[in-house]
Amino acid sequence: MTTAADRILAAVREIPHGQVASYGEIATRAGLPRRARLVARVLSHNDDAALPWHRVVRADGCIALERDSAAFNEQCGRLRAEGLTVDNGRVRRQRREPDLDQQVWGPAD
DNA sequence: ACGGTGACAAGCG
DNA sequence: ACGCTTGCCACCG
Repeated sequence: MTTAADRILAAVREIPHGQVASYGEIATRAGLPRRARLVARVLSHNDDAALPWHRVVRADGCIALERDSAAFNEQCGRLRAEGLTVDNGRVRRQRREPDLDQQVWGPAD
């Protein structure tokens, strides 16, 4: 039988290299909306070394682990190794184009 | 059963 | 962008 934990782990494994997902997103993708805290719990108990747990961050981009803890540093390192920018414990979000208006509305002639 | 806790999230000032 | 508050839900003593 597939347990909730199984589906959560599967969802985590589907996060592409070089990308991150929030606990809430993973919960939803696992068919468990509003179970972000369950995702956190599952990860904290996970033993699978192959699981890309480092790609899971909080909705605001912050790393959820305690600052300067071994796990925290491990996560930072792995994310940077995948090409992401981690600044002050937070993964930089995709910066929106400053001229987004132009892209959407066309040049302001 | 009940209250505290936690690798969370969204709304509001 | 930050800090607070509230909602959330599984676990544990």
